[in-house]
Amino acid sequence: MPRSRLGELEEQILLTVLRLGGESYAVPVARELGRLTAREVSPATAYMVLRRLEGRGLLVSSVGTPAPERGGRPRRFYRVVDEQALPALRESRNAMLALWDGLEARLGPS
Amino acid sequence: MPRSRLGELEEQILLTVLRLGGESYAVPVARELGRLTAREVSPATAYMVLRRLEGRGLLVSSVGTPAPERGGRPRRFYRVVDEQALPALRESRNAMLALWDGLEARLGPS
DNA sequence: TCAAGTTCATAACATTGTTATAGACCGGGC
DNA sequence: GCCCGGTCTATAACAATGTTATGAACTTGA
Repeated sequence: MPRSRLGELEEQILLTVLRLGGESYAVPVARELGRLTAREVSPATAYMVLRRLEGRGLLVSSVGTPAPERGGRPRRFYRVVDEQALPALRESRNAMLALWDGLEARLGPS
Repeated sequence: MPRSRLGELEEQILLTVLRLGGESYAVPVARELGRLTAREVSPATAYMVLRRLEGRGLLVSSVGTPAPERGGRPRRFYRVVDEQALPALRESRNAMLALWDGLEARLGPS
């Protein structure tokens, strides 16, 4: 049984889907996450997490147009379910802000 | 072999140790983390994470005074190793800020 | 219809997070 | 001294999350 809270990567991927909007499928999600965080994420990893988030109702997916202009297997697009995902994100963010509050200065520059 | 990055709870516990300073052992770390985040964390959980972080060199520990004024087994106190822990925290924080940047408004109030 | 490129999909595995349980240690009454 | 209850450490088993390896589905274009 999954937790109710979000894992670290789950949160990051959820935020990336929010950011990418209509272009959210495994490949660009992995790329954008890597770009923003300097963390290497393979498309397979992104795919797995997207799937699990959908299983919990935080995302829904739909397959792309059946006859796209390019080669390759049809894409599976994801979008966030606001009612489920936003409260979870809010909670993560609040916890984070509370934990960091007053400690930023101890990190030194950058 | 552990990852180089921090897990979610590892980051949170590291921040809590920073916050508590000299009074950081399993019991108050769990309590303070629970207080700040509304997340229930048992002393056993905090203890495990503290231990793993020490194993990676992000924390060091020492046992309390052998004859304290109170009952109970001697406490094991932890403190952060700046050279190891601060860069990891900085990286986590930067990733987080980058991922959230521009998205705060979409969460709605609170 | 075949080769090549793109993406999904599954399954096995590694790491992290959590709980259950027990035992070490200490002070205080008696 | 010896039990009692409380505090905290410690271990080990387990559950959830994160990651990689591998392969096959699907499409285009020659």
